[in-house]
Amino acid sequence: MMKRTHYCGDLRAKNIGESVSLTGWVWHWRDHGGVIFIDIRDRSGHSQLVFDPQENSDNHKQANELRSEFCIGITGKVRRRPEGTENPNMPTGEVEIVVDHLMIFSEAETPPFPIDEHVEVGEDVRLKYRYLDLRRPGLRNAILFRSRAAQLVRNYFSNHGFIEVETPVLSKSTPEGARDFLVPSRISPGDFFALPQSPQIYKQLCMIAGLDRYFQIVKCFRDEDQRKDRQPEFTQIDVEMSFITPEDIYSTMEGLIKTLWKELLDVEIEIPFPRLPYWDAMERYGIDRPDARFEMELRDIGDIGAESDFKVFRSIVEKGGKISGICVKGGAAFSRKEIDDLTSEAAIFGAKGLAWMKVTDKGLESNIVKFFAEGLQQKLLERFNAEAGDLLLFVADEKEIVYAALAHLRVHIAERQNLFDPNDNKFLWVVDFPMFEKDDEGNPTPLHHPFTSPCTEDLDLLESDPLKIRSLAYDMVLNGIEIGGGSIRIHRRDVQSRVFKTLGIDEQKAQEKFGFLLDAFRYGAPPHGGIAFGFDRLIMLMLREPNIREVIAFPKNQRAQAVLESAPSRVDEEQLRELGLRLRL
RNA sequence: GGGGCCGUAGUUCAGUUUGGUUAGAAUGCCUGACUGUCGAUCAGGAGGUCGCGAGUUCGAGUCUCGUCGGCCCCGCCA
Repeated sequence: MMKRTHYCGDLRAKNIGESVSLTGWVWHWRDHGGVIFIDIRDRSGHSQLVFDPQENSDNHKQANELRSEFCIGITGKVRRRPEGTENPNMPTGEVEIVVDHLMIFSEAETPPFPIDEHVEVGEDVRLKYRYLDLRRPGLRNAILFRSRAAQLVRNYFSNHGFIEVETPVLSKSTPEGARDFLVPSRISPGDFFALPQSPQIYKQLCMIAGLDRYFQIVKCFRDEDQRKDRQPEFTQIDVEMSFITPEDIYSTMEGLIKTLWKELLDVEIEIPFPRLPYWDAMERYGIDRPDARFEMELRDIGDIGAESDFKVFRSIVEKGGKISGICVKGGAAFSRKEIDDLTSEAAIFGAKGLAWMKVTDKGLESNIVKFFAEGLQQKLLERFNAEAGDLLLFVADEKEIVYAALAHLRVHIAERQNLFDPNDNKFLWVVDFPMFEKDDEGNPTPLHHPFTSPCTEDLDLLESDPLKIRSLAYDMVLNGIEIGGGSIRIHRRDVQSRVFKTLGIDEQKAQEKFGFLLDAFRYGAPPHGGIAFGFDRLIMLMLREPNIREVIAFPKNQRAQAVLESAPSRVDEEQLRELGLRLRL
């Protein structure tokens, strides 16, 4: 076996005169009839090989046979490139290797797409030939970056007294939350493991076990539909600590973020991050993960709408709905079609209409202005600090629709108007989440998860008015994307039982599903809490990649399929029989 | 479950609005030339089930319906 002495991207002027061996793949080759140049590439980069017929005609002949992506090894001498032929665009551009021995490990068929940056290739093809896509510098660098990030995470937590614990992948299906991936048991026919949606209960058990500080970089599984930042299996940085308050979580995780950005991107992140109560976030941004890189905040105008003669607004207010709006600076220049497009955007989130008023030198103008008395018009202008040239946009509907539609419009318009620097990093914590929200039947369902601790002072509302309770939950948000979330957990059996009861999980079901956790609470559970970060998402944001698949070596496609190996797939009848399963399709 | 955009050479795309001769370009691939290139250059060549199926028509890449596939979004994702 020919062993390398250097990686292809590592040779520099200081290596001149050395005899070296390189292994890698044929990248570009340039045949000048006489001299042949070949770029040899590995994961570190590439170097230029020179085959000169006058120096070694056998080699030169052999080099003629080389084609794209042949896997080769060479030995040769590093020399300085002739004056004027240096390539300042590549790190190894000062030197070249005069080859005196060439070995072809494997020939290669012409790849289905060029192993090059400047060619956009359809993602289905890239996924099918992922091993070739990983040879391309873009994806390769993302994977190397991800590896360095994981290393930094491990170092950071190890240095802060955390221990890494591996938790089971074959686990128990639990109600609530996302759909589980199920794994049938051969030894217990008819029974199923579930793959963990997160190691939530295990890490709490680690705290009860007295491990005090736990972390893990761990795969989690959720059988839900895909998005550009969602995969059926994804990686979390999972953290749990005992005897702490939320402040300990905030400072620990801010420290991690600061370290990652500094070490990997050489960017200084200001800490601590601002904190934003949940209802402030909803009122000002319409969403619990605001993009704070720009203003254009929402303003409630329910009071003004109620006083107006605009029937739509009045009836919404009477029905207990909400009216809010945003002020688009310079938006008065929007054409009728542009406003129609915005209406369509709002409709995606259920808004049945989009009311608008243009602000001109002469005051407000639109087909609905006439329904607003002079005084009300003045109030509107003041509420939005509007000035001539602006555009006011209003949505009146159920609260959830108003928030969702305006939150979307706000970001949509800001992107169109280039209102923010895409390279900006606006971190913040969203805090004071409600403990519960209403589900479709109007029953309380956890906003976070059922182990989240209520605010101590709200505890008495658990039975009387659960929807009013705030929880000790927190999310970290970057540029409008949630990158992590967690909470202080319930550590008392009686409180946990009361929460289950509020959720409509009776004693028997609670015992069946979470009995092992409730039992553990009997034996001296420490106060504890934690957080989990989406690792893939974090890397995606750090690298400014447009989707999560660009930072995962072997991702699933939009339909949650592994294109490369064609999974999921049918299995043998024999395998099913052994598991006591029969297909019913 | 629903909505949007897309599907043409190995790859990336044009052509579809307004149906009309043999479906083009770039790049890659093959052959040849070339001793300093680095996304080499020059000359020549091969390469197509216009996703698939049905329909309208004298005639369909282009129009209609269906279907399959890709991405994005809503729902969903404690």
